[in-house]
Amino acid sequence: MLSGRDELGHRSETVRRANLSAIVRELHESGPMSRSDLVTRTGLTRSAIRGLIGELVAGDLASESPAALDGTPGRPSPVVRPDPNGAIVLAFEIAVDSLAAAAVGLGGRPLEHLRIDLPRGRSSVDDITSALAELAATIRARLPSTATLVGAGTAVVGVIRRRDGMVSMAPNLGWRDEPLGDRLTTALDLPVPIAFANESDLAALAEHRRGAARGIDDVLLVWGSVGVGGGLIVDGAPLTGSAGYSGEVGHIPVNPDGLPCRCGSTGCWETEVGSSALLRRAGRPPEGGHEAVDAVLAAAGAGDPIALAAFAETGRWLGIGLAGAINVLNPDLVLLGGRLAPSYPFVRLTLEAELDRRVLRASRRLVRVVPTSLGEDAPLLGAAELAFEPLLADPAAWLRPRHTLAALASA
Amino acid sequence: MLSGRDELGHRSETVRRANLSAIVRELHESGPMSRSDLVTRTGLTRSAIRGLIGELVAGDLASESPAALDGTPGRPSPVVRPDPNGAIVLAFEIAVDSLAAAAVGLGGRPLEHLRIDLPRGRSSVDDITSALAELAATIRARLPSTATLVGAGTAVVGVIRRRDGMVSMAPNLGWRDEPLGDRLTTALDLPVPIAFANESDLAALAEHRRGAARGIDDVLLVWGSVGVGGGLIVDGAPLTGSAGYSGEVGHIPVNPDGLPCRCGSTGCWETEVGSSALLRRAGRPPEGGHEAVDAVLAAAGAGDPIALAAFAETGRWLGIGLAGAINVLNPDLVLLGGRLAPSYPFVRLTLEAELDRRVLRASRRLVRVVPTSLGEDAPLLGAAELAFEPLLADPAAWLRPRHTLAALASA
DNA sequence: GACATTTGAGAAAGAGGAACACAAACCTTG
DNA sequence: CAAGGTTTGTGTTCCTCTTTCTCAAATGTC
Repeated sequence: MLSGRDELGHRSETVRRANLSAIVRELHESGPMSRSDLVTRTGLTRSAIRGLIGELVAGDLASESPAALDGTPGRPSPVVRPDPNGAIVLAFEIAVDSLAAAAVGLGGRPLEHLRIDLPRGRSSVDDITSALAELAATIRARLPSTATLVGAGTAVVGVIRRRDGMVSMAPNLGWRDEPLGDRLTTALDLPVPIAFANESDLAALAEHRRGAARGIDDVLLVWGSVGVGGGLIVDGAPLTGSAGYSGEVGHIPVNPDGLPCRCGSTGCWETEVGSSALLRRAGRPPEGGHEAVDAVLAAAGAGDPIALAAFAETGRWLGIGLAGAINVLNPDLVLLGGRLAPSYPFVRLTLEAELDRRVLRASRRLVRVVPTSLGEDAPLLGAAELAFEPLLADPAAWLRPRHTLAALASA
Repeated sequence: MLSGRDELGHRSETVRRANLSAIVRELHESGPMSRSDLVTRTGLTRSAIRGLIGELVAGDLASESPAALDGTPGRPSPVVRPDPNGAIVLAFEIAVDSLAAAAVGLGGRPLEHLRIDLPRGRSSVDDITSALAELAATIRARLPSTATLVGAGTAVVGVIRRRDGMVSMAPNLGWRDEPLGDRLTTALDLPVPIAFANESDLAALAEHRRGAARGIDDVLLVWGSVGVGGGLIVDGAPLTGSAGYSGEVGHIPVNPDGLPCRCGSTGCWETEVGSSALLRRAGRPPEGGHEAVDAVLAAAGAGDPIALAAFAETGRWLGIGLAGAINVLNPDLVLLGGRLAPSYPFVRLTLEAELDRRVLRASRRLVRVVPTSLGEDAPLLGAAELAFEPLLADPAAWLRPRHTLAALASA
């Protein structure tokens, strides 16, 4: 903020920054590849690639190994691989009924991974930050001493301001206007900044980078846990909105005369497609938690007509809400994640039928609806991807001594 | 497409392109300014600015004039102004009951402007393209011979594919799967490509560049004519979705027990906030057209309780639908345009009340709802802005002889 | 084993902005 | 009205970074 740089004017240095960024991104997202692959993918010349790779290798962000011979003529090109120890991030997740932490190396490989149960209901911010601090300490102790920490990211089941991790609302945790960001930053005391975002947003990011939405640039992910959240990828980048509160699809009004919602409104989508609605329709206590949902899933799998009908009705409402979002966003792909992923086979028919009725033909022809592919860890992996973002955007800043003029000026 | 350039690798040429683009954009969007203003806004050095401006002046995209003395010490800096004749676009609009065409110069000033009435109801694509061709011919004849045409854009009241102007659905015109793009390109026979987009999307673009949303990077515009359309600005850029079908807020399902919609679904937002709904609630024939809406507006202005109640109910439904969109998008600003702009004072209270109930507190605190400021011509002006986009993105391509290798290769 | 093919290596060239020194044009001050 | 301070245009040199070009190395094919 104090730098005052307008970012409008470009110079030679900008070029180098952009090219290094392109290479590191390519390696991080697509994995090891030969130098000549990088030449074709970036459009740069062999000489330019050589210089840039040399810099990355010297800075421990990449390493080169002899080519794997593939039987084609010509001199073999050495394989460049992202160095998982050269740049590591810590990822955290505050979910409905668990906490998780992981260390992820450049290239996206999880190096360490821990998850602990969280008692359902209200937990104080201090309880959670100290539990996360313990997880972080355990994980850091297991990392090799050569590992270089370059960032940290946190996924939170709630409405959170990305800038500073202020939680506006997290009904599952009983939070309202809690300064999670400040507290966690203090409790973890890391040498790098911590980034924050909503769990659904980060699940979308992870699925876009490494899951079912890979290579697809316009994606809507719907994440069902107790409530229903959403994450958006638009033109290949996460849509955050003005402050990071975007994607709250759970609170689209779909039934103005519907049931009261935890947010204070009535007839939110969440009240029709959340787990309570499913349990209610299946004739079970709506507060059953995810074990109860699993039971309904099992019953549906066994052909139980009441369970199947409950899913069918949920699918109908899923379709109604999705139709609105699809008409507004025109995505290529809709992903159903969290508790909705295993429900997919049972909601599919009624969901698609509502889309056929309610989505404009032009958009309907383009959009597919499928379950996610990364499972329950998607938000955690997304938090890691979020944490990598500054490095990917400007690797040059990590290749120079950390005490640059810019660093001193901003301190 | 055929160029095969990855756009990933940067080079010195990229820097120049980006810097020229920054300058031309700044001039186009903010109007004439001194060279030293450009220095501070772009962060480039005086030397660099001088060279770039020189190139723009030589290419007739800008001109320099003596400084306006403002009483401050120091050598006065010459004023650089975009040259309205150096780069002109043609803009077209196919609206509900009129056709319009305009010529707009770099800097955004309309040089010529024509609008003709269109008989309500079905019109063939050929009727409309030939009418537009006549308008275009008239306007081109009035332009100075030095004017250089650099693009053309068309706003259409319907669901249209941006890539090629294929109209999927335009109920107001009675169109379905009509190849407007091909026909108009043939009929106009312009030396530049024609861009296409939905009228609401372009109204949003225009309001963002030159209207009430200037400088605000996350905007949702709702445009009411017969139906209801929407346009989105996200992170300062138009959100188009995968094919350009985004922003169809009129077809968000809001009322499960609602009326049938022209799109084939039921309970779409449009059925509750479109002009038919207003007229119905005001006890008038729903097919009255915009004269009838104006009559209700006048009645409300005079204090007629039935008209006021009709607007209040419309406002309530406006709030319900907007709440969903705001929760999903987290915009800073919502603009009400088209027929909704004059309704604003009469819908405001009930609309805001629904937002208070239904929008998550975090987003609610950030968002404001106001009417548009450019009036009925917003889509037309947006079409001009759309047409300018290629020039603004890469002015260098217009400064060199048109028959570059790239142009030959793509031909 | 000769030859085509692909790629790495290294030096020279080219493009473009930054840095610096200086001159020009304005203001203020006595 | 002249001197001095301030801001900005001008022109030259320098620096950064990529491309271009040439040659050598490593592989497959005949």
